[in-house]
Amino acid sequence: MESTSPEITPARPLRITIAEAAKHLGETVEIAGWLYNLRKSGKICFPLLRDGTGVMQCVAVKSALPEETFEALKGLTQESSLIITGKIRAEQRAQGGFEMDVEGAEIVQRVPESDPYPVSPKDHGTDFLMDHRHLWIRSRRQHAILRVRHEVIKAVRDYFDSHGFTLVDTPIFTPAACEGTTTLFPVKYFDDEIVYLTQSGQLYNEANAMAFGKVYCFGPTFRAEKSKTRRHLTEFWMVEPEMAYATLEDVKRVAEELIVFIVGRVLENRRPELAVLERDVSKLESIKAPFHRMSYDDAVKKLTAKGSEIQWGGDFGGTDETILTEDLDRPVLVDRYPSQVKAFYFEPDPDRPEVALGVDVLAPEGYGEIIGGGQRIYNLDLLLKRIDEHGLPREAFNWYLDLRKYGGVPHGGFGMGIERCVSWMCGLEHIRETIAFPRMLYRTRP
RNA sequence: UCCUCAGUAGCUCAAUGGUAGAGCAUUCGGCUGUUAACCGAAGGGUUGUAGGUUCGAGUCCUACCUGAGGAGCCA
Repeated sequence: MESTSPEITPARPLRITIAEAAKHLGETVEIAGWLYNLRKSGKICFPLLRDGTGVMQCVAVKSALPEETFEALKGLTQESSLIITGKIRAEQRAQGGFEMDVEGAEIVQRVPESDPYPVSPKDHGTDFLMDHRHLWIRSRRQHAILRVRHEVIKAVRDYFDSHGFTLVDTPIFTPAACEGTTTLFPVKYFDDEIVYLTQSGQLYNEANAMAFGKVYCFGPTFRAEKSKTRRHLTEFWMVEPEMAYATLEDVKRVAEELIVFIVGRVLENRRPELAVLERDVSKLESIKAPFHRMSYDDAVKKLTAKGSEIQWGGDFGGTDETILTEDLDRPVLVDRYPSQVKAFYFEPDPDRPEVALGVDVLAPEGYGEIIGGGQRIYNLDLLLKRIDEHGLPREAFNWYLDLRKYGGVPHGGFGMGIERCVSWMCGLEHIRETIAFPRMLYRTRP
């Protein structure tokens, strides 16, 4: 047993977070944070303290505090940083159900009134908020969204980690187009070489799957398309599982299981955040297996019947995806697309060589494609033929072709866009709110 | 890249071609239970930029800049 000398350090109250308040009822503790808002009347004021885990309404009474402490709190400006000491009490009138009776306060940095915090609790426009994104993420709604994002990512990792997958990440710098279908960001690599930011880890994932059986990679992905819609970012995060000896049906089953698992976790752990976002949770509660399943052929028939201009052989547009899912209560798996609209490495259907063993998962409520994947070609001669047909240089794919020379097996996987998934979970109008610092066609700052 | 819409106080928005306005924020004053608190007062403007039409332009015309929504393309 250690002894402490009695003459030093008056006991400092225990530092807690607002999320832990319920465990400290009746105790005097301290909370370190920022002033979220302040309501005051002559001899009493209510500082709302934010600490990243929640918001705590504090009560400062003039008669119970030293004059300078009360005056300092009463004159505090929005987002000033401070540490408040006080006693936690259950209180029906306060949001969150708890309140802190202030016994002392230490102002860490006071925001000057000559240059007040710009993001007030009132309404703001998109441009202003995006310019102040570094501050906007402090607000309640943005906070809720980013915590749902955290939950989605954690669920994704937990799902794969507990189903025999090994995380093997793939490079960000890549020597050439992975797929030849999308536009890449070139990067100068030292003096003479140009490399590109990855648009998909998939080709490397196939090598990893031949080494580990079941793998996934999870990282940022870059697309240089000049897309300007509510569903697009130029930098986004994608999780890509890849499985050796997997068929299209295996890929569909894992995609379905993953989504059900993610929705379950969000509903289990992020109800308060969904409430802040005013999300209709019944829309998420109905997400259960089995999902709807539809062939590309049937999807085209359904679209044509509903007035779409689509022809067999074309890819779906944004409105087509909305039409396909608007009357559904859960996602739909659309498979067997024409080979011509898919990347070169998709395995053709043995019964109908003109269609590929690929599948897209379309989320309900108009959120569109959140997963794309399928079964890959493993026959060397067919893969060479497809590389030639797509006008791609064989020599760039030597290592990739090795995977078919040395123990090629049927295999498959998919990619899921994290931000589109989060956008759907949260019921957002625009994908830009699902990532702390979005990168878009005309926005790279802050 | 194309189409549509919008730029007025720090922020959100008003203003028939005829004196530039409100709410919030900021400052000062009041209030011991406030919930985007409230009440009273004050300061705050080269109406995105450059031209043009007009006796007179925030308002009409032209070009440009910036942003938003959508299309194509994509997860």
